[in-house]
Amino acid sequence: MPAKKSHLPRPTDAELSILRVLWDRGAATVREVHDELNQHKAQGYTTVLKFLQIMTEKGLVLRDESSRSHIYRASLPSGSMQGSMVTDMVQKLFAGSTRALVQQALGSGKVSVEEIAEIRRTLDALEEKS
Amino acid sequence: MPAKKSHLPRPTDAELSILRVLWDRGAATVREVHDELNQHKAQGYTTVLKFLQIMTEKGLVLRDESSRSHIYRASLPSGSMQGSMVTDMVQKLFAGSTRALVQQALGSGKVSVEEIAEIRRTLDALEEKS
DNA sequence: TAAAATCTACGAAGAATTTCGTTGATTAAT
DNA sequence: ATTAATCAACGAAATTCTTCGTAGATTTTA
Repeated sequence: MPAKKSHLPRPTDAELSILRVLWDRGAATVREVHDELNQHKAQGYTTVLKFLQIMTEKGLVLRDESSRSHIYRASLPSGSMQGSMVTDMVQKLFAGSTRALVQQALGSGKVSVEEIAEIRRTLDALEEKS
Repeated sequence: MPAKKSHLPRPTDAELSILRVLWDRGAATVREVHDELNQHKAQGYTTVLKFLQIMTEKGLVLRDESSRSHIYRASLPSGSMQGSMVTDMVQKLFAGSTRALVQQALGSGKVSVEEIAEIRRTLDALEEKS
């Protein structure tokens, strides 16, 4: 049965670690994802396989079954997923205020002087569109 | 047994909706939290009670049992929780780049001109400290 | 070609999440 | 002083998350 496309669920942490590999490589087999993940954390091959199968059902990844080793890729580009997860957090934790999240982030994370300049340019561009 | 204080777990969405009420009111009984939540979503009284009990075990809330109706309050101020959850998201979804999260947020949420000005002042202050 | 390796599918176990009913105690209302 | 309302505790069911073992098919190696 084809996965429902209407609304992708928010990925769990474990699913996110798999998506990161797929976003990084564009596409990968279970073996490749497994090997990559195991550089940081021991995880069984079939565990990763099972996750990819579940994520296929959820619509989080797409599977190419044309070769024996199925090839997976994220169904959304990383930017789209980041956007929807950030929006979700803004709603649930910052009462809808993007500004509040941005200021919290700036206050709790490290940002270099160069990065501050980049953010300023983003603000400039935003203001332009008004 | 007293809750472990070393490391609070990330609250689930359901737990977060309860924490929002507690942050808003400072402290509240189960009844008060329940009534507040039910303005938006039907939820049984004992469901809310159970959550508060579980959250007490996890250390997410503190319970004052001196009166018959126990009084709960969040164990962390909202800002601290926002900070740790934002940091967590930066790590897991933005490869550690606070700048990337900030720019994603600015791009996907609505920010008024006044808010842009506020963010600029925050950037000014950040730069000051360098 | 026989044995070893690799792959997907399936099932299942254990933990965590979410929800609520029941019970027994305490307090308020009649 | 009964009766009704309220409260915390407990248990448990339904769902989801996380992990892996086994089975059966296919491919590679010896």
